[in-house]
Amino acid sequence: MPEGHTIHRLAADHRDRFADRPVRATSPQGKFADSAALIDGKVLETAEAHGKHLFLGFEGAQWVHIHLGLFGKYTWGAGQAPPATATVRLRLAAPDAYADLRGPTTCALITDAEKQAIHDRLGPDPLRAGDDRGKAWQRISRSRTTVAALLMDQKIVAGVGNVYRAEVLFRHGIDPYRPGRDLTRSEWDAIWSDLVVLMHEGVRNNRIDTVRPEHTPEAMGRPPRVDDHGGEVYVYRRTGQPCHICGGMIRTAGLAARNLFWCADCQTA
DNA sequence: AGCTCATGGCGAG
DNA sequence: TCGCCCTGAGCTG
Repeated sequence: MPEGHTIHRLAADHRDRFADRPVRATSPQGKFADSAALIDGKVLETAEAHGKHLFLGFEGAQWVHIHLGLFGKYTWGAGQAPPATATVRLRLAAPDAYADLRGPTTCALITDAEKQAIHDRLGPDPLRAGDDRGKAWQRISRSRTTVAALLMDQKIVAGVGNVYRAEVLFRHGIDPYRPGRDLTRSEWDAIWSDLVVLMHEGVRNNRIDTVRPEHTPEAMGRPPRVDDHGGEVYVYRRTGQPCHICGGMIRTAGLAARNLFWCADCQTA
């Protein structure tokens, strides 16, 4: 489930369980073994997220940089950790809690300067207080690229993935193929503000819900949604099903190697 | 057992 | 734009 809300939640979970304590670090899978040995037993001082990037700060100004990619996943446990299975890239453990990381695209020990370079190439993040929506607007308003592609570009907005992209465009009635430069400033402001709210709710609930109260299954008298991604959504992975609002058929199309979902009847602006 | 697909992103051409 | 990396679930046979 790795969009930005997942990563910010993971940062908070690391702080809650491990901050200010020494943690054991191992890499049963092996690829991070040398680096794990360097931080093993060190105090975890902080954990933060920028977009889909997670940074675990250990004493001595060393950072573990984690990016889950498409497959990466954390499993958490309480108490003494059981023997790890062979795919665990990184296990962090305290006496009363442990975290297992599997399948990340990136898990690497980096310096302050390397961390800063990652921040520098990421756009503003709706989940980082004080991040400037205007920076994203500067690029969007000058681009001929479709707004759907721009929203997925982490240099422009950090943390939005395929679900939030599809859902926020639906919520604002915006045709995903509209060029960025045809967006108005007030449309962008509304999208950004909506992302701030939706993604904070995503952090809180650890899942993506985007359906307004008046369109929930209970309110609409339709059966509850059952989808393995867990949240209640308007268009994501609902290809061929009727739109919750207009009843039109949800469409899908490939865009930048990902599936795009939208309602062509509602998203005309 | 083997295929396909998934909430990502990178580098080569 | 394509191939590739990482893992696991849910099919198909």
